Amino acid sequence: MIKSSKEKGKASKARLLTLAASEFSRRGYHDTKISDIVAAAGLTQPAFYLYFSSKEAIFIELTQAFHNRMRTLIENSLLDSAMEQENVFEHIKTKLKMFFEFLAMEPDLTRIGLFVNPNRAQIRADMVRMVRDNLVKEQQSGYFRSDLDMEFVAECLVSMIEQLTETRLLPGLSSAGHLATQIVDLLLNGMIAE
Amino acid sequence: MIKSSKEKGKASKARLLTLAASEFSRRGYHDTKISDIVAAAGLTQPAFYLYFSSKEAIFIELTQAFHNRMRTLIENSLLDSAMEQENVFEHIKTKLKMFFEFLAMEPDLTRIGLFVNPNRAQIRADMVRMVRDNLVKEQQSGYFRSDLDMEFVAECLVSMIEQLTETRLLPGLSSAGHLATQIVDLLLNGMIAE
Amino acid sequence: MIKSSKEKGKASKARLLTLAASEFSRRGYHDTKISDIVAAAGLTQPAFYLYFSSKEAIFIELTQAFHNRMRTLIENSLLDSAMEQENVFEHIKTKLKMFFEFLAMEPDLTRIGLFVNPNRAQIRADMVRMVRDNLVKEQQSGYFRSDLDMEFVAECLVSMIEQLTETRLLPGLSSAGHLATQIVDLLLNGMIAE
Amino acid sequence: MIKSSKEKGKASKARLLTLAASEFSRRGYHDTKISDIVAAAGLTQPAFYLYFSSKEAIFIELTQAFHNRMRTLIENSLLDSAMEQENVFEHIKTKLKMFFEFLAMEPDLTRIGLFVNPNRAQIRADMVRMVRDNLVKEQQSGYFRSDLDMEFVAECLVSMIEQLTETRLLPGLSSAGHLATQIVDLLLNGMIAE
DNA sequence: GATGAATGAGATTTCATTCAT
DNA sequence: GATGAATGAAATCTCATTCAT
Repeated sequence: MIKSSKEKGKASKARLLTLAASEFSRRGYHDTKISDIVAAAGLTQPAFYLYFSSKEAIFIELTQAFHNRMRTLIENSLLDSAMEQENVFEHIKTKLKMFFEFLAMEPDLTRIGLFVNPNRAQIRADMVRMVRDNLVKEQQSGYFRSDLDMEFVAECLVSMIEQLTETRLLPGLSSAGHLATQIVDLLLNGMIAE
Repeated sequence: MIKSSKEKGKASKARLLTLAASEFSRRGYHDTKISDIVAAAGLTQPAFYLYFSSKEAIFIELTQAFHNRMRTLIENSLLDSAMEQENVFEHIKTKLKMFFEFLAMEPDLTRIGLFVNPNRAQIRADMVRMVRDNLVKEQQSGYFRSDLDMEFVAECLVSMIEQLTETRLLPGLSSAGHLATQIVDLLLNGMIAE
Repeated sequence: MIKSSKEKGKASKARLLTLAASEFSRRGYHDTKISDIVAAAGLTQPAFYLYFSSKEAIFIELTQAFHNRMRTLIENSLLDSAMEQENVFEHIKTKLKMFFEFLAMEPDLTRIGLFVNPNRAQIRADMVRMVRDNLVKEQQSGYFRSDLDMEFVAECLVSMIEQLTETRLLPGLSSAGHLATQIVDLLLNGMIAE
Repeated sequence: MIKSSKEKGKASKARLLTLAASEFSRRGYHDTKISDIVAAAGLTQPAFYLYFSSKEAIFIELTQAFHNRMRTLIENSLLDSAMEQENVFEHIKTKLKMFFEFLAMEPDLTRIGLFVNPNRAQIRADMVRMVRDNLVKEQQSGYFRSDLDMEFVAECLVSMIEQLTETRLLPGLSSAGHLATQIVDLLLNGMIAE
């Protein structure tokens, strides 16, 4: 199967993206060298510049890829109120599970977007905003205590998601479903013994 | 006020440490240049090497300073069970407040220790361990639900502390006391409306 | 005559080696700067690192080049016992002449290998060993006094070769043949008047 | 016993000279740092400059010390023709032995003067000149073959002395007397079996 | 006589990036 | 589409040497 020039180019670019993701996610931005990436891709340094204008450009492309996928997921699935569930708590748990599954799908991209990216605060702010909007709706429907500052709760929830992604989900120590269940149980019911 | 020679050296070292903390905390490790630090301190580059053996060395000195202070705080104060309170919930809130106050005292050092430091996972693990040990004790005393995995809860609590430190405490948006109150309320009582 | 890309690189590396040899041989290791070498080669500093991993690396490459050529000469020519001569004294003189001719061929390399190289003791030990082995053979054949310590004689001979190379051969004051003749006359016949 | 300031200064200078000799002789000129020397002497860097105007200055002082002692030895003892011996061969052997003894007395100074010193060629030229003058006299007295180029012989003898000093005398493998005997035997009688 | 603090000058090395083919 | 050769710009670090006391 002979590839056309165009296809070969696309394949090279894809390979560079994948391998760059792997390097960035393992070593961080500064400790990843263009020479490492192209060597892994079996290419030379000038070839890199056929596809990306700079080291920063490929990094941004990766973080934006993560960001876009996350937004798509949120818009298409998580906000899909058509998704009916027997009760609101199961509903939340399902959404959380889906989100963890998304984060587990492309670990390198996730690590880059959430941990390596120096602008990770922005992505997190996005997550916080959408989580808060969701929570506020449920709160207005009377499911949650009306005295809770949902901005605050959203920030807590997002930080938990990030932390557990780093220490449990990506290392394979806990499944998406398990984490979702644990979080929902803790946050909804609280810690106090009856 | 004339400084002795020895005092002058100590002052120079201290200035370098302070200024390095500021640079590292703002720009991160790689984007901080020795030339920036010494220029800010009114010194030349070789003077830096009178006090630190390398760029890495001063960075490590800063992260260890944070780590040591944190450990000291934990050992001297947070674990001090002599600190009697009317009830366990106030007790927890007080501890949390003290911890936030500690984090707010030296913002640069905190940012370096918690966010810039590539080994921040280790510091976090330390925090998780001590929080968990505390929680387990309270749990055994019957204050908390016995079915909770306290390792998990500790991880959640620590991630919340870190996140809120970054987004609220250090920027001055919330006080230590307010954050402590909010966290305790959320985690202990849960979100569900009665 | 257009050079291919690949040939150009090889030419650059060769130029660097030649010029480095010249600098090292004139100034010694420490007083030779990479900047001198590349300037002489019409290149910039980073180009140096395309071909050699460090300053030490190029120096070692040069000393090993000398060492290898010397070994090759010894194995291919000097030990060649097929080389028949009317008598053993002419034989020795011829070998000595060939060795001096070798040393005179690449003066810079010779100076680096014998005088600049901090490990020159090793090269000299190699020479001593092979000279001794030769002499022992002739001794066993009855040509030389049986009471001579040939290790000692070899060391003397080698030191004479080195000294005369430095003071006479390389400055062009004496020819290889003349030096060989003088040495053989002195060492074989001794100084005593009949 | 309290030392006067002057005495203390002299002692410091002497210590620096001795220790510098040791460092230079072991590591060579460039790899010896002022900081090493003063540290070994229990002093600080500025103290060094009380006694020597530069690194080069102390090195030159050491090489000149060697050179001067050598000249003194030669003038006072080796050229002392009053020193009568039963025969000229014993005479030569004795001189040689004395010279080796001189070289063995202060090994560091010897190594610096003969091997480390970049101007060692000059010292060697001095040695060659005086050896040649001696030999020419003996030659004119009829002890040596009249067809020998005594400049050449002197160069050979000096190179042998240097080599054997480095490989045998200073490492303690051969004594001054033994080396003198071996050299005289080889050079006077030659290698040819009768 | 001696010191602690500091510096001038420079060397090696690295790395993202471009040129010419 | 891809390459070998080369570079601009800079960063870390070293070391002999001096200043002020």
